[in-house]
Amino acid sequence: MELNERKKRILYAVVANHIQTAEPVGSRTVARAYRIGLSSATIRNEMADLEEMGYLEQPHTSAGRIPSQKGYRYYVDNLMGDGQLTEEEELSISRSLGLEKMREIEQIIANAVKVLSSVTNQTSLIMGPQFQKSTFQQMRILPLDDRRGLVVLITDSGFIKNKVIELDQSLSPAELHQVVTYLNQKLYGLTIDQVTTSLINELKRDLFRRLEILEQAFILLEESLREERQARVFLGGTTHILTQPEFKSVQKVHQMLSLFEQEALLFEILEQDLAKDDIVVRIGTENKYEDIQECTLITAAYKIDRRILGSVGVIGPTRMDYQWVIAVLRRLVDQLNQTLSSNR
Amino acid sequence: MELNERKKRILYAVVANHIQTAEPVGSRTVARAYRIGLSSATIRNEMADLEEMGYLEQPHTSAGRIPSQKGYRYYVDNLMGDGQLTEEEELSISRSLGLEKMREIEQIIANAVKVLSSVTNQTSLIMGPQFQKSTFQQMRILPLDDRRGLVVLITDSGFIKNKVIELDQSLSPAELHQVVTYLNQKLYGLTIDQVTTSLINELKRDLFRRLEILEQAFILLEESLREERQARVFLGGTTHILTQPEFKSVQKVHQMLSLFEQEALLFEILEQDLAKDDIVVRIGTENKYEDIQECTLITAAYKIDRRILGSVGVIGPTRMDYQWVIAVLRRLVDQLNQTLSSNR
DNA sequence: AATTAGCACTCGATGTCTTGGAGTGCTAAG
DNA sequence: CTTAGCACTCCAAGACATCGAGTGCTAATT
Repeated sequence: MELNERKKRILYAVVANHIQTAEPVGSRTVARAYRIGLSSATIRNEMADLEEMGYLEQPHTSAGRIPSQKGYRYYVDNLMGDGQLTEEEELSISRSLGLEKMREIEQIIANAVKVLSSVTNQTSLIMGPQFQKSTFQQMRILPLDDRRGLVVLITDSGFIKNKVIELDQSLSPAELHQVVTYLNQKLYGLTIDQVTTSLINELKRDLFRRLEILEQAFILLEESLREERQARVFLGGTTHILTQPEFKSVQKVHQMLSLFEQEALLFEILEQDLAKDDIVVRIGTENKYEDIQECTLITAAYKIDRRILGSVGVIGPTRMDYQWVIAVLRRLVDQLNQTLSSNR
Repeated sequence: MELNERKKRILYAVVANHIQTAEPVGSRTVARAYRIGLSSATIRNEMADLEEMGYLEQPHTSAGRIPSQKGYRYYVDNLMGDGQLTEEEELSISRSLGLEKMREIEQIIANAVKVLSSVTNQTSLIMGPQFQKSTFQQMRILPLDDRRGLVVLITDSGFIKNKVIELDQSLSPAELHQVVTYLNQKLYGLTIDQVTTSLINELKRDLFRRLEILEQAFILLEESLREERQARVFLGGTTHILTQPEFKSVQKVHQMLSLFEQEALLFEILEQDLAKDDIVVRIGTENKYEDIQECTLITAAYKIDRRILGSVGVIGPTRMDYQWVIAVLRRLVDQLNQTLSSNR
């Protein structure tokens, strides 16, 4: 499986050139442009070898070679170096993310995806922080008028959920306050996931004994928790994918865009590598979902104080400037982590 | 400008047929399919007249005719009847909108656009209620801990905005309460638009005399008001437009989708006919924005207790089943109005 | 033994030509 | 005024020729 130095250089040349031009790369091109010091004939032989070994493929007999999925994988793992951003790119990332102050977390996230897509010129996606994984901090009920109240629920990672509810008429303010205090006490520090229906029922029974009126208060709690089992996914630069030559058929575009409309699917896609603590590159069929098996997905997790909150990524054709996109993503995540953490 | 009966029937036939088939319509087709009782030759003559009058046009000499923009306009204004929905369609609208209970207004809106696009198979858009136009009801500040507080601002049409702020350390709870009470008193019943910076400054001066510490409290108020000058626009079924034969070139698709990514533009587009109290049909160049001058936009305003909140619409190629889409839209808006009003 | 020049061959892309058919406009007859 | 008939137009689709980039193989060279 190991390639000798010469094969490596040739493979590198083919991949690099193909990434740039989107065209099959011929032996002449490699010979001339990458000063390997060999004639095209020799390179032709090597390329034939590389094809046999599965790193390259030929669209048709008399065309040049293009990298296979395995070829890209080898390139990503062994050949490419670390990408370097231009000063301009650096700036546009830090400027647009660094200056955010005290904004809602969702806004920061939504902005991040815009920055990412506009810098990379690729479609980007980001998974919002998972409500379920954040921990309960406190809950309040604000009486609005005599019939209705506003429930406010706050979690540690900056989520604020609110919901207007009908208040049980027979519940006195003092009693209401008592219920709320009780709940805060019991729930503090639990993750939302841990606030299961059975826990709620238990609390309900417990309270019932002391206070006999609070159906509504519990319904609200359950409701606001049940909602959003799944985090939001933000998309940016959806149309960038249309500028790629590999998406010049309307049919493919359609397939791709339909996928983008299915938030639940995007969520699953982003969620799978959430635990990994580095950049994850999924090339072609390394993706589980058929619809993106002609694409590459590059993702990274973002964190707040070392705790992983969600995942952000770029999706595009397998022919992608891996080196550079990875550098951008890395930079963006750093900045994002910093911004989020300093906001607490 | 008036057309005789025969011309009307022929124009109707051409439009109706073209809407169905997306192909140019020939004289033979009209003669056979629409039992006008005339030969194709006669119809040919009439069609030539209609073309000269500007209602029809010919893609090229030896092709059939297609309706011109003027032709569609005449069809919409004078020829088509009221569309009828199937029971199934009726049901799917009322089922998916009717059952909503006590949900946030934004959720109802976001759902409505999904329903509309999936029933019509067209791209749909809906403008969320304008925060600016709703009236201030009350504002509260919930202390979270000793440094921070949660500001909650509630308006009549169901908006609830919240924001975490740093509290001025030197502000005692009693004083804070006093400020909030004062503000509520002064601002109640004003639309958000009316809460201008100058008004805030005035209040600030007024309060300053009595209470000398509240910079922060005002900053928050201004900030939460300054945000969202513009309502959100929700989109649904973006990809439906790709199934239309008039969008078979990737370039057009790209242009269209790029437009969809610009929320501010969509907002302007939807806002322009907001005051009109009926369905508005804008065909081709009747749209101000160049990018959609090959499209038709059909919009309608939705209301809560007679007050117009926002606007919902469908966008597609000028060749659109006007009659039916209008019927669907009408039905949906009725249902939406009802749902929204009953939620108060 | 490795490299390279040389050459025949392959195959898609591009351009030209032909053919067929749908539809028109005009004319002359009903 | 209507219609049958016919010549004419023009696009779409297929057939065919041409071109050139690139290959694989062979034989000569280092």
